[in-house]
Amino acid sequence: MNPILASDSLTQRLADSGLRATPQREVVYSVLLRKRDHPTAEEVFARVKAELPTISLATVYNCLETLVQCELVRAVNFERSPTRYCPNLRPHAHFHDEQTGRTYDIDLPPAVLAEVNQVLPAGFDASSVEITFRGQARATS
Amino acid sequence: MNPILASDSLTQRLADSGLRATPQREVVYSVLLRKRDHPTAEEVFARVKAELPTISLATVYNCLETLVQCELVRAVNFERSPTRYCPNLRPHAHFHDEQTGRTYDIDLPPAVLAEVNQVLPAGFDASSVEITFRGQARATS
DNA sequence: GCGATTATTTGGAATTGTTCCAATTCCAAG
DNA sequence: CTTGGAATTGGAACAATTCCAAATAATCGC
Ligand SMILES: [Mn+2]
Ligand SMILES: [Mn+2]
Ligand SMILES: [Zn+2]
Ligand SMILES: [Zn+2]
Repeated sequence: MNPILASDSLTQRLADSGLRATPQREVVYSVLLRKRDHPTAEEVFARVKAELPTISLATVYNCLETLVQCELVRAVNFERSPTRYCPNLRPHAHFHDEQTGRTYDIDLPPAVLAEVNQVLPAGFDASSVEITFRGQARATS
Repeated sequence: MNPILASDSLTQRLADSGLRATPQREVVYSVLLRKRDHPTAEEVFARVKAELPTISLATVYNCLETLVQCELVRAVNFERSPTRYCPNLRPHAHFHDEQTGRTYDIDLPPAVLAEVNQVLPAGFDASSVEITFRGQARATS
């Protein structure tokens, strides 16, 4: 919410990775924070253009990749549709509404996450889990 | 395992959808059953060619799509890498080994599946869940 | 069985999302 | 200021998949 804090944490995370806080990276990130509807790279591109009309699609891809590397943003995939980007850092699953195409964040309680990890037999060392629902969501918001 | 049974269930499922049991569909399906290593369409294509040297890649894609529609096969996606195909019909998660690229089936007990579905707030009606692990697997087989 | 109708396969072109690349442009340090 | 590396840019290239129109094959009514 707070743009100063957001921008600070961005600058910090980038610095931690030895990267610079460029206007392109800042605007791409702020666009993701502003409207958390899991936009595609093309959608991010369109939104960023409003502020930086000369930015290129390649740069948007670069910035998104950078933000994912810095773990400020998650890349979300449904089947083979374009990758979507999510700045929600809490552990959460995704719900993909087949009718509307909308994507919802579903908070994952630690207990559930723990139980899911229990299904792994000995010898499987998971660094991450992804949980994705597909179905229909009743409009709430 | 049993080719007669497999072929019968294939013929049955196809008939249920008003589709024919063609040699291409049969061989594509048998190739998936024979080596359950989650091959890509290209890999299936290569394996099927041994039996049907004149089959086309488009037909392999068509057959795989048909088998997925008939619910005899699951399409499995990791990030944006090529779709993989899995004839295991039991409820299971996938474990993607980042080093080797191999994909493992992880059986999902009904209790875990139930608990995972519990995380959905009212208004979310899921028709399917996908659980995907990424990490490192110690070689067992 | 025979021709008509429909389903399926085929090869190649097209599409889509993404990555690559070489040429600038930008910056920060000396 | 210079200068070397970092970042951006536009366009070409790429990979996976889908589309398409023509050829083949199976099925149906007779
Ligand atoms: Mn959809
Ligand atoms: Mn991998
Ligand atoms: Zn999310
Ligand atoms: Zn599987």
